Amino acid sequence: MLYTVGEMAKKLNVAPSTLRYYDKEGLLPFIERSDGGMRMFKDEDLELLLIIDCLKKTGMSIKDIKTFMDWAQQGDDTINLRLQMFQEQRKLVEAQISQLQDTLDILKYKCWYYETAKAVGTTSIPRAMKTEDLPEDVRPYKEKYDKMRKHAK
Amino acid sequence: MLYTVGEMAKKLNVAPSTLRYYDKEGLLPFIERSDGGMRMFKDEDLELLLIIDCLKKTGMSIKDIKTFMDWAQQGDDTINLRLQMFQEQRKLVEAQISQLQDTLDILKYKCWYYETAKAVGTTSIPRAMKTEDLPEDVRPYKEKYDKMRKHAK
DNA sequence: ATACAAGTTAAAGTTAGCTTTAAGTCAATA
DNA sequence: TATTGACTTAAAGCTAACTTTAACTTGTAT
Repeated sequence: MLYTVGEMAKKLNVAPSTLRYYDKEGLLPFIERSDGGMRMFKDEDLELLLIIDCLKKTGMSIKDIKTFMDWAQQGDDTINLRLQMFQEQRKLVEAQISQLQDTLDILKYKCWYYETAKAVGTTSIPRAMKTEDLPEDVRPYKEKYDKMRKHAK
Repeated sequence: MLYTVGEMAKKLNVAPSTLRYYDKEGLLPFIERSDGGMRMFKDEDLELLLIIDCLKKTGMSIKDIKTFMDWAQQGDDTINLRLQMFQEQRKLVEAQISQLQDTLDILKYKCWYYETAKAVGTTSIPRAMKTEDLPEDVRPYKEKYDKMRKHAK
């Protein structure tokens, strides 16, 4: 089964111009062309397009994704390079998650802060509250918040 | 205690030009100026700058952060608006984390895939392996990967 | 055979979030 | 008081990742 750029774009939920852009940047060394010059995507190409999508979600640049696609094209000689790239990217994503979790805790504190402010009509009440007087469940968030401020001092 | 733009920038580990840019964009309605026109950051301003940093880490745009800073400047009348903004942002960050966790699982599968390929010298072995023949701990990652591919069909 | 939607390219445009530049001012130290 | 490093502004420049435009071609449906 073969697909045009528009059909494949629909499958991936991206604009056709995006796939053309990726191709221009060398991310799609595997696509073939019809006699008339039109891109012909194969079923198996979907696999690699999904890997591109996955790497993009990790924040990898187009340029680095191209490097990977070139390696994949070269075959088994580049297995170790590809392994290293995935291991590195995995570490990066783990760090991103950890960073977001910290941020989330600050947001949780701020939600409590404004909920309390809303209940009493002023931010001065939650602002003045000491860590030991906070509800048990928000205390760790407040501690993280304090840590962040202390760090910037 | 008062700080110049350079001193405050150092505390926050950003370039002075970044703070000037934020000021120009209206993110810092609280900073005062010396007679000579120089920005004078107060100790309490650090708090708000850290909030800007936090909101940035959630992916919030400069424009939306400005909206929040304006609300904060207006005082207690905007408590509910600010609460809603933090609640929404919290949901967004939770979704981001969940998305990254899915991506991480794919990466974990790929790490196993290339480790196995490395051991045997070819990707054809891990590629051909059926889900039920995988090590128990990678099976869920493979299942997620299959799901993703099925979804794009 | 013809119409026409969807494909092709190169090149220009867009957006966000800064950074750099240029020309000039402020303020702390010798 | 003179120097000097850090400040000020407006405006231009930068980068990534696309998107849009314009002029043209392909391939399918009638």
